[in-house]
Order: sequence, then structure tokens, then C-alpha cells
Amino acid sequence: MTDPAITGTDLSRLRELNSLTVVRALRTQPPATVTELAKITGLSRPAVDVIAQGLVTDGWATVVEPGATSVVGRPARRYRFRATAGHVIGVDVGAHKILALIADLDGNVVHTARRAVTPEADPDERLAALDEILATSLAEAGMTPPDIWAVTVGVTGPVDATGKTTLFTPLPGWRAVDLPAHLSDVFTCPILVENDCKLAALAERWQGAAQDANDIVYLLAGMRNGAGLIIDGVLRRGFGGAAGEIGALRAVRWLSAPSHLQKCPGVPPTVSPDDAAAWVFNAAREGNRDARTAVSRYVKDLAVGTAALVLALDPQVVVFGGGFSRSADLVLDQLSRELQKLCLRLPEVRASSLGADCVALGALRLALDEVDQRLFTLGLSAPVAPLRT
Amino acid sequence: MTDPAITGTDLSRLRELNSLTVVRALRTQPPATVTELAKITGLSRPAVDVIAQGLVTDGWATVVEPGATSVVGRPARRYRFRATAGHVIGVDVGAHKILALIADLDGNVVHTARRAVTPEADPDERLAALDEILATSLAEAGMTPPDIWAVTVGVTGPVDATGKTTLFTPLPGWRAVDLPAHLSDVFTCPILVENDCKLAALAERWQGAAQDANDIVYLLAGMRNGAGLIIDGVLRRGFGGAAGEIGALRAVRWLSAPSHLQKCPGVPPTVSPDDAAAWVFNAAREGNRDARTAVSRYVKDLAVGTAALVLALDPQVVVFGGGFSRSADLVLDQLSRELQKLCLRLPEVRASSLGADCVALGALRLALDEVDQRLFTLGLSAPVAPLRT
DNA sequence: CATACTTTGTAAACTCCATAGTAATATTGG
DNA sequence: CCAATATTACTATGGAGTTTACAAAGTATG
Repeated sequence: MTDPAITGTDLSRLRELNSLTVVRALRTQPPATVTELAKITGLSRPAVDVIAQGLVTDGWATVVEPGATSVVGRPARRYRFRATAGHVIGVDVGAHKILALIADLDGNVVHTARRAVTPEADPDERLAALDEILATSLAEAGMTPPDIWAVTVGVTGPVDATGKTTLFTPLPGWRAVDLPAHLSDVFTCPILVENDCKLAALAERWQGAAQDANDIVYLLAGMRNGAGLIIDGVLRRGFGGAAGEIGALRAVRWLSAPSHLQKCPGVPPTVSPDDAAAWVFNAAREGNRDARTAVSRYVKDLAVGTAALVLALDPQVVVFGGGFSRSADLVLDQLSRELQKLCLRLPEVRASSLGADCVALGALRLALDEVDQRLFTLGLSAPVAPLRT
Repeated sequence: MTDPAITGTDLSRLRELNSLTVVRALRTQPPATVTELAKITGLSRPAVDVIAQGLVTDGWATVVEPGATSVVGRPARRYRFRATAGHVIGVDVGAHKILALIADLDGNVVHTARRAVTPEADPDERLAALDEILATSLAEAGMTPPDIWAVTVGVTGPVDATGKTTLFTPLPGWRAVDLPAHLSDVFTCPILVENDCKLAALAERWQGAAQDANDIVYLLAGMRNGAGLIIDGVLRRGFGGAAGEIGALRAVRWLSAPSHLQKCPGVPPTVSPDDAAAWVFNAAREGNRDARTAVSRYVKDLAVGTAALVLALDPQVVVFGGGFSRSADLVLDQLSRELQKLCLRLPEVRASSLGADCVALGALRLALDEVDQRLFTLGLSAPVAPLRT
């Protein structure tokens, strides 16, 4: 009924806002004194003092009693954000593997679990593997589902508003899978499902090659190409969750791009189709002419779709990620030259600096964002797992 | 030094926040009583009362003394937002014309001025025409430059962060023009320069065909094609201001699309090249086979670039605007069918509902947004024109 | 080892804002 | 003219942050 944007503020809300301000300041870095916090927030020392004490009693912060200091004056109590008050889970459900990470509220990974699956596994099999890896992860980390404040699962293919990949996904039978419904048997906290490229983009901005950028086109380059878009610092999903799926347009040749590598003449028959690309990249690095030609054609095709995204969005950075990013040394320069030819303004082209965990890392980031968003809009009550709305 | 995001709030700021809340409520619609405002804002009646009186003394609101009412009880004073406290200017500097609108803070247009220029006019000539139309507009509206709180000028071509069209513009010699610098001789208020397609997109969301949508791809279709992108409700410019310039990519055939119309066989030699497209659309409407084929080819080519934008962004709505939108009846259905073939998820395709003023209207909207943004972040002091920062 | 000095922690007085409750006022209907 | 009703004006109350003052806990210095 009432628009929250035009809702008046009363005194208690003011206290809440200032508490959140102090929490934000606390989270910026290591244990801080009341005086430091007062300087950061612009509040007075007494105000910060009572707020900090309130945060301690609520469980959002802990006190670090003063140790040996080398400065003049009375040693100050230090307050630290209690990152272990809650945890989040980020999962990457891929064709070949499932990777689950558990992290605290600061994003420190406290548990990692990996499990291989076959690409042909049917949904029941894959879901069973997912359930199993989640159960053992929780057990090994000494946690129970109520300790988890948010879960994000990364999957291949565009994810709609209900968390399903109804439009398309390469995983067999996976289109009908309702992951939020499935996981809600175990977790009462918010459950998010997101496309793997988009999550990788988030990870790259969080801890990877694009930490300084707010406008990012992330390329997940491999046997399948995908893209994740961060615009004005926020991951954009599009109205139906299908933003970045430029590969569907035949005119931009993303579908055919990897085939240049697979069909490169000279690949030994002993190399499996899955490993052909890696072989070609290696051969190209050693000077094989056919391989160099194949890579060149691959980059040329990749550049067309990338140029379409770059022209559409005019990003600051293009991040070359995905399985092929290990061979970024062979790709980056030429990709940049091709984009120069095709685009109005050339963005920086960088190689991904994260490994194969990047999708799961991005899933963590999205879960943490969800927690933060609830915190800063709904206010901080006692630190317990939020309920799904 | 200090991050405004983690700045504490004190009591006076709280009053300011609540004042802004009341202003927002006032602006939602017609003169409101204190009781109504209290209900909307959630504040108590006395609080709203003192705030409203403060707004009146500051000049942000006016009192409407009660007239004849048909309800029981003492008639209530009504408060109205004083939209005439300030005004903004929106200008469309096109190849053929300059259009200047003056509007109050509610967006009501209070003055309109149009002036023809030749496409070949050099920058000095065009700037002189701009200065002249601005001067006469102000004079006719009975205003002086200090009465203007923000000015937006729409131009063709991507606009960089400094307000220049250094990358590209079809206006001769215009790339070197520094509009903000030029206009700052007259105005001390914020001066914005923006791409015409982007402004038209804003207008369409403000008063046109896409008022309900937050994710919009706007097509400015004419002898030149352009696009404006609204994502999550906000106009996106891209890192260098060149977002939406998909037309630069040859693979998507936007450059060649209008030539199908111009080169259509059967156009009488009496028709000027500028009017050829209109002739073809009319002929197609009357059943001319050649014309229908030309239109069909035009739409096919237009659809490729549009599909690239749709796949990249996954918008809710595609708005077909620009000069050709008068012939939307011939285009929309087929465009929709082509997009259906090319895209993963088909967005709604709608025709623009605004006329040739849409760029200037969008310029007004951007200027109003600038004013609002300053209001709601910097707080409301006395209602006077803000200074450029 | 005592003193001066510096910084932190805490309490009190003060200001400002919103709320709640009450009295006064103005209008309509009987 | 009086009762009912809704608005406006006024006062008291409580909460939150700031300022000021002072005690407490250390280090530096003679």
C-alpha cells in the first residue's frame, strides 16, 4: 500500500540507519577503535560507543581487548565485525563437476567440496549429487542448514525469474528442474539460481581482473561461449534473465567459433574432441602454422559477437574468461586488434585472473549481496538466517 | 576523503529526509491535505504540519485555501508543490531544426520554440541559432538565465563524459564543439549534453509507449538508425557514452537497411532523396509490390541489429521510434516475426507514441532528473538554481 | 620512580525531532 | 441554535545525537 520510497523516518529508524553505518564502517577493514569509527562515520564518539556496544550485545560485533601498543595514551578497545555470525553457500553445477563453497559474511571461504559428474547424467542423478555434496559440506564444516543465510547455485543457460532454465540449457533434462523448490526442502533461507557466465562476471569484479571497473563484459570462452554483463556496477539479468545471450544470433558467428579449433588439421586422433582445443592452443604456441591459423579464425569469429556486446554496452573492460582463458596469451592481442577494427571505442581487454572456481565464487558473491541487501533495507535485528519472502 | 555511503545521520539530516519525503508525497499529485500527507508518509500529523509550513516559507510549496467542500467537518488547507519555483530547458539540436522547450519542475511545458537550420550549417552558424532560440525563448517566457535550474541539449552521435561528440557525429564540424563550455557563458546551472536516441528513449518511458517498462530498447529509425537503452529503469550511457551504437557493426547491416527504401525501383524522380522513404512506405501501404519488397528487406536488415541489442540486453519492450515510426503499421508485425526467429525470448514490440518532439522531451526529463537528484542527495535549501559542480 | 602528557571511556546537560494527547476552531446537518 | 465531525494549534513526553567535562589508563620524560 504505502510506497517505501516516500515513507517518513522516525527516531528508532535513525538509530538503525546509524547502526548500519557503523556496521558498514566496521566491515571496511580490520578491528577499529571507537575514535576511528567516529572519524569514518562522522558521528560523535559517544554515539558510536553506544551503537558499538549494542552491536556487540546483538552479536554483530566482537570486542578485541587492547594488547601491547606503541602509541601514547590509553589503549583503545577495538571492535571487529563478527563475520562468522552467518555463512553463505555458492555452488557451481557444471556438466562435468559440482563445486560447493561455504564462506562467512566477509566472503572468506571456510569449506570447499568438489565432486565429478558425467555430462550425460540425468537430472535426478545430478540433483542427488548436489544434495549429497551439500550435506557433506555442511557436516564437515560443522554446520546445519539454519546456519546458512543464503544459497546461490550457478547453472548453464539463461535463468528465468522463477530460477528455472526453461529457455535453454545443455544439461540433459534440466529445463524442467525447479532448483529453488528442490533446495527449499533443506534450506529456509533465500535460494538463488543464476547463469554461470553472469556469476563468473561477478567473481571477476569481486576478486579478479576487473575489480576497478563498473562496466564489464565478461566472456566465458570455451566450447560454448557465453557472456555476463555488469553495468554501472550491478549485474544485469535482463527482463527474462537472458541478457548476454548474443551467441544465439547466427550473424555474429559465436556458435561456429570454437569449431575452427576442433576441426584444425593435424590434431592427433589420440586427442579426444574435448581436448582438441587445448592441443591446438599448445601447437599454436609452438609455432604450428595450421594451429595458428585455426586460433586466428577462432578469434576473428569470437570478436564479432564480442563487438556486438561492446557496441551495445560500451564497457570499460572486456574480460576473457572461461576454459580457454588459459590460452589468453594467444588470444588477447588479436582480439583487441579485431575489436579495434569493429568498434567505435576500444575497451581494455584483460585475461581472467581467476581459475575454474570462478563460477562458485561468483555464486558466493551473489549470496553475500543478497544478505547485504536484506541487511541494509530491512535493518539489522538479531543475526539469524533470513527467511525466504 | 569520507565516503558518503558510510556517513552517519544526525537530527537535522533526519528533518531534511522527512522534508524530502513530504516533497515527494506532494509531487505525486494534486493539492493534498496534511492528513492525507500524513497517511502517505507514515509521519504524524503534527510533524507533517510543521514540515509543510516550513516548505511554504522556503518557497517549495504553496497553500491552497479551502474552497467549497462537500464533506462534513472543518475544511482542510491544501498544500501544493510549487512547480514554478524553477524551470528547466530541453533542446534538440538536429540536422534540420532546433527545438527548445521550457518546463516547470513538474515537467509542464510552458514554452516551445522551433527554428529551421540547414543540415550543412557549420558549427558557428548552428551555435548562433541555438543562442538565439534560447535567448528569445527566455524572453518570451519572461525568464532570465538564473531562473533555469538545468539545461539538456540533445545532439546526434555518442556523447562523451565532457559533453563532446568526439567519436562521431554527422553534423559538419560539430565534433570539436564544446557545448557545456559554450552555454556556460549564459547559464550557471548544470548543463548536460546527451545523445538524441538516448533522450528519445527517456521520453518514451516518461510519457510515451513504454511507461510501464524498466528494460527498454528504443530504436530511432530513420535514414540513420540509433538506439537508446534503459536498463533497470535507468538510462545507460556506457563507459564512454557510446552504448547502443550497434549500427557501427557491419555484420548487423544497420547501415545498409535504409538504402533498400532509397533505392526502391519506381520512386518518381520528382521525389527528393530525403522523401524517398516516405514515398515507398506510402506505396507499400497501397499495395505496390516493389515497395513492399523494399520495406520487407528494410525490416529484415533492421531486425538483425535489433536482435543483437535484444539478445545482449533481454529487454521487456522494443520501441520503434524515429522518423519512420509514422509507418509503424507496415513494420511492427514483420519486425516482431523477424525477432521471433532471431532471438531467444521475444520482447514486446511497440510503436512510439510521441511525435517529433520526443528528443526535446527526453532532454527535459534528463534535466528534471538532474534537478531531482541534486535535491534528494544534497538536500533542499532555498529553491534557487543549483550551480555546476 | 614520580610527574606530565595523551588518548580513551563515561556521565551529564543540552538540543532537536517526532509522537501522543488535548484544546480550540470551523463547517455541516438537524 | 446545537450536535457531530474533522482540522488545526498547542503542550508534554521520550528518544537520539552532540557537546562538554572529567575520570581512567597508558606512555614519555626527567
